[in-house]
Amino acid sequence: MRLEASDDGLAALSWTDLLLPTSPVRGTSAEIDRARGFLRQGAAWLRAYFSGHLPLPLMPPLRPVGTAFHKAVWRQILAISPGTTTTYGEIARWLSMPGASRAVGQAVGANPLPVLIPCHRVLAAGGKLGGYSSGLRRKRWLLAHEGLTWSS
DNA sequence: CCACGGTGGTAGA
DNA sequence: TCTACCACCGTGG
Repeated sequence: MRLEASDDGLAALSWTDLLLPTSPVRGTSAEIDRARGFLRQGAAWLRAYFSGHLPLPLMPPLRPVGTAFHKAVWRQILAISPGTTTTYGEIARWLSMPGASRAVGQAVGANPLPVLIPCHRVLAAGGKLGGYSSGLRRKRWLLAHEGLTWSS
């Protein structure tokens, strides 16, 4: 996987088989140092997550870029209590926008920080799997890694 | 405007 | 269970 950061925090995580073009490193050396620190923390967090060791290290600040609606949805995803799942419709209701489950799906799909913003814990109604932008096999893997189940 | 989704709910086989 | 159909709503063109 590849992590991207600014001096504000982590901005994006991509899978190596879905690589996007790399953007050049720029900024003052102090800014670059800060960003590097976040990358180190992010990498440490991911190592712990994937090896299943608890407790996880503190997560560096996350600064995904998106619209206000996107950020509201991502915030709700971060609020999912560990070991549980939720649904697109439920997030829509949390936002007091009960008919917006489909728009929520779009926002979830636009999550630039998969795994760290655990959008794999968002299932379709009835506990069914739903979709996953970076491949359903990954969603299934991540859910199983966390001991979570879904219905078929 | 318009078309598109990681939806959800209903109806019928 | 599965398919068909439609309301829903933020985004990007």
